[in-house]
Amino acid sequence: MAFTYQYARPAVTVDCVVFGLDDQDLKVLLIQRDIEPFAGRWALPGGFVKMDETLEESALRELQEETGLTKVFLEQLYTFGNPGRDPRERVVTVAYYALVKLLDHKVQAATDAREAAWFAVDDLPKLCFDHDDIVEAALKRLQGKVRYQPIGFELLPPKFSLTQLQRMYEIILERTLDKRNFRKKVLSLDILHELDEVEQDVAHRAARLYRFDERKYRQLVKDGFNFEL
Amino acid sequence: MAFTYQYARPAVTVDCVVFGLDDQDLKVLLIQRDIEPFAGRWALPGGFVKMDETLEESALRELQEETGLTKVFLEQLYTFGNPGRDPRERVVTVAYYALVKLLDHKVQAATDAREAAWFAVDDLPKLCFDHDDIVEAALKRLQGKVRYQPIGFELLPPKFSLTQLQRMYEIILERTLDKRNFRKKVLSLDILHELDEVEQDVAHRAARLYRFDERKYRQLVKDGFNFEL
DNA sequence: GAACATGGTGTCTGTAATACACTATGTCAA
DNA sequence: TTGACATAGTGTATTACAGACACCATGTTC
Repeated sequence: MAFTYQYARPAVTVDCVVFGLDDQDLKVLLIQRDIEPFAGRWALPGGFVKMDETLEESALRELQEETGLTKVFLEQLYTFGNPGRDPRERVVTVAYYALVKLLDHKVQAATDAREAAWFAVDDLPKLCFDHDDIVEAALKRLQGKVRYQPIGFELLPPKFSLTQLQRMYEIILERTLDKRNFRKKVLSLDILHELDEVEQDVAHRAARLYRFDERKYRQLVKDGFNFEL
Repeated sequence: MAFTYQYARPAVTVDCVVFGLDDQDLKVLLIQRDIEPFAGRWALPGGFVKMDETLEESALRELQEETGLTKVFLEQLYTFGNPGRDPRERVVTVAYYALVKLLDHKVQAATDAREAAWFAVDDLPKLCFDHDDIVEAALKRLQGKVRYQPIGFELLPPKFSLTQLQRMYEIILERTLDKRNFRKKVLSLDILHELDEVEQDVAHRAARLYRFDERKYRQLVKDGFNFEL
């Protein structure tokens, strides 16, 4: 079907910066473009917004189609719309960032023949369009937000040790934290539930496991509690 | 000129939440719509993005056209794009918020015959479209941001007293602050320049005036200083 | 059973946040 | 001129939180 408008309109797309975590690095999921412009180059997953879906639904659908991911944490980041950011035509893109539990998704299904792969954030290839700027903005947002909201749990498996949790913060914030002070602080927030389980298959004393207690968290937020980490 | 596209596209607009401050209240600048839908109702200033301007340029242009405002502090807020938010057709709007020194602009020029007026944020009329949601998001952003970045100065005249400054924070944050603690804190940040001037025409002891020292502020930011207020 | 690797724990010190009340200075009106 | 007023301006004491810091515990492996 074809539509006619009185004035030219920008295209509207969504793009997603998908963050994942492994033992070493914070990673971003990229897909390899199969069409011009920039065929063969790496880009953020994303695509055109359909007329009957919300922006967030668009982002979730594109993620599903291009990377196989579902049920991720997703939040709007910023909208990039400079003329010229796409060499073909005016494209306004609403950028989102997503957090996934990396282990759940170790093998990425490239469902529509496009290659998808994880890259460490501090070792990214040069990306298409202004996607470098988008990743940079997403990283800053993540670093800022993780300090006052417990969104980092979205990057960890449901059960985790305090050492894993600390490592996550160290990787995201790019600095080391003191083990005792970290544990004191995070336990005092009272948003973790201590499990009767320990790590399995480790070549040393096994660490106790915890899970994030979203109910406790919501209760404390309601009570006006402050969450700086 | 007319263009034909293969697929339907949303329209792209910008909308602005313009904040101003008087002695009593935080205010928002609204314009009265002169066309359907919602003719006669109040709405945020805004309009269609042109193909050759950035999103921010669009916002500044619309502000100029509809309210006469220029040289305001402007920052992107969030993008609202739910299908159905405009009853006519799909419209994706990139919302901005702006801060203006109210006294400079007491009389609003309604340059294109549309009425423009200031409303206290806690006494707004019901707005068109989803503009209520946009104002709410803008207010939350302002309340959050003002605590760790000195953007509040954009709401005050260039020369102000510490009492005015405190009042501004109290109005935005909707709580009272202790005078001595506030002064201690704000002076210790070392981002104010004390002037050799005092208030004029007041019926009591005149307060010393200060101005915000942007150079000092930038220097401290570079040095990694932390600004919680 | 010894070497190892990581888990887990408490105290002290400095700094920042908060609570709190009176004197100083200028205007205005009688 | 002076007294009432309105707001400006100032310091201390207490409490809470952040950060520095080192050793013993526990399980695995050879």
